[in-house]
Amino acid sequence: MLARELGMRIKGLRENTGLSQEKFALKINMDRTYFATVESGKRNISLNNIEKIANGLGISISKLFEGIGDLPDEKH
Amino acid sequence: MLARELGMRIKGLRENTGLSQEKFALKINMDRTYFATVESGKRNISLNNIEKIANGLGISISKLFEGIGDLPDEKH
DNA sequence: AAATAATGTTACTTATAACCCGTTGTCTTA
DNA sequence: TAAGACAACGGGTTATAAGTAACATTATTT
Repeated sequence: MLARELGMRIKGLRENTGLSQEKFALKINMDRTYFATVESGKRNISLNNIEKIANGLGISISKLFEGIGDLPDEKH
Repeated sequence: MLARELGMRIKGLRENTGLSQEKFALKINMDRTYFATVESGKRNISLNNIEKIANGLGISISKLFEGIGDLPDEKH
């Protein structure tokens, strides 16, 4: 499932920042428990919140999705 | 606004396929009028529908967002 | 210019994303 | 073993995305 892949990717990137779920969620002005469910892949998240997270991670949406749900032979 | 940029991008890519909004929407099993509002940037679309559209266009989500809402010096 | 195809827009319902509270379990460390 | 930081979960409310119908407008084609 796509949401799960995205969640794992977000989690990895967020962990790289050294911030806890709570600190990160706070930073991007998002509820802690909501963000946790995004990381665990339980959410069909919408564009605005995808943007907030990408911004918080300091990367573009395109980069956030790199390697996620793409075809086997996709170019980058 | 991000939704607007995405809409324009989708519109451009969809036009490249040679399909009308209606044909394309039908192909990806989405209501024509809903898809029209996405193209016009009026929707805060969620992940599942972003995926449907990217699939219909035959590209990854990452590619779909390439050049959208990213920082001036973003790498690709 | 009439007919047909394609797009645009508004307004509405219903499904569900978003948000919020508290609780539980784990791990660390004092 | 107590305390603190962190992560997962449950359940409930509110905001809004998703989906649909009706009609308007703008090309295209004949």
